[in-house]
Amino acid sequence: MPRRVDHEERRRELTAALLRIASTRGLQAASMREVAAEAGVSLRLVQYYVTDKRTLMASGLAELTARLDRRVRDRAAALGSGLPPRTVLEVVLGAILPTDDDSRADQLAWTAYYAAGLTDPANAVDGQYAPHALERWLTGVLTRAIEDGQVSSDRDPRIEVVSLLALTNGLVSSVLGQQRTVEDALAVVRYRLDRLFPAS
Amino acid sequence: MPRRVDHEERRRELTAALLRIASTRGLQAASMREVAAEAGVSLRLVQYYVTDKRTLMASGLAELTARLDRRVRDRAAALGSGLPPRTVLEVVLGAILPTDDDSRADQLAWTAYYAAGLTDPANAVDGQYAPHALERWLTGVLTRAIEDGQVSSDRDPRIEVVSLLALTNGLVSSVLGQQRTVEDALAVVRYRLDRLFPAS
DNA sequence: AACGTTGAGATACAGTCGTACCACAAAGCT
DNA sequence: AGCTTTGTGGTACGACTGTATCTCAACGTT
Repeated sequence: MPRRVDHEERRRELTAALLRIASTRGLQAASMREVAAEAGVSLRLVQYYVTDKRTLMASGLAELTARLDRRVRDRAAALGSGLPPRTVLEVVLGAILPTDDDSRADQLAWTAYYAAGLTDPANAVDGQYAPHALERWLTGVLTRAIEDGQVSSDRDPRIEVVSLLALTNGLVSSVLGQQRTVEDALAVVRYRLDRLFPAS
Repeated sequence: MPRRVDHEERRRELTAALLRIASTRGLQAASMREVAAEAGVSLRLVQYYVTDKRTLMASGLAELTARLDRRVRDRAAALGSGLPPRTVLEVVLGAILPTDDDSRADQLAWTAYYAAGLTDPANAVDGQYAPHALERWLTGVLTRAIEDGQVSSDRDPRIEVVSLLALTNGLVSSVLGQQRTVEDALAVVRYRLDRLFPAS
């Protein structure tokens, strides 16, 4: 039945299957055959559309960073512009935390990739997912909040942002490991923001 | 040459070999044969002294938590008792960060175990390494600091400690991923502590 | 109508994995 | 002295891995 087929679409399905396995059973379990079974196709087709395992893994990582980036971007865009810095920070950091099943699955897969990249330079995660862009954006937001007098001027916006991102990262870990609920994690973030933005 | 041999000692050597592999090439690469080669013995001996791979992995995790715990405990004990809460926090949090090659290797192995445990319930890390004990201890320290007036009474010691530990955890990740130096990470921790303990 | 390209199935191959098994030498015990 | 335990080597087995190959049906082009 060789109807003409959209290779890009096929690859996306296979990548999604890979990430589904990675988030549930780990990257370890993500063999070519398992990906084929998860996608409901033959092993041969995985080879055909994806050629290598390396390229499959690479597109899995690319898809993952795109998803995480999109989640933050969408959440921020949905709230329009011109909202108070404190709200921006809360929304953005909240978008990183694994709140629903999808984001939790993605964060699990991300953690697997991250750990793999620490020892195997092959599929290394360059930085955090777009860390520089996010970091610089939030630093700008916080800097403006200081200039507006909403935040004490003896705060270092750069270090505050780094600190908030690292905190959120740590909270993500503990939520994934089920030592904490997402609600508790969000409460910690809000607590930090409350101290950063004193009641006017 | 069947001289009588210390099984416990042998197991410790094999466990060390496992962790050496895990921290350099990842848990993925830690096969029985690789552990044997790293320890300079035959595959058969690894089987003999360690029987299973599961038990080898388990003792690797146990050794790792023991090391990390010991690092914190030693560092704290080396400073004697009766020192200011701010110093206690700085020393303990600093002991978690990967400062030298050994602690960096251990944290790398720990991350590998942690990631593996998220998807594979077999070798799951129960909590953080002794998270409850450490958390409760530091909370007590901070509570006393509040009672002494060194820390503002509108701070929640529980959440402050959770926040500091999650922050440190996030910093460890970024240091391992070489997005930050240990010095930068330590500076962030000190910055946070400076705000928690205002200049007297 | 003929043919080359594309999509798909099945299977083969070489390697690695954890584990099991067989053999045997050195030591301790009686 | 003889036998049982303990330590060690080598190797085999079945399962799984990524990749390569051989085959063929259905379509588009000429």
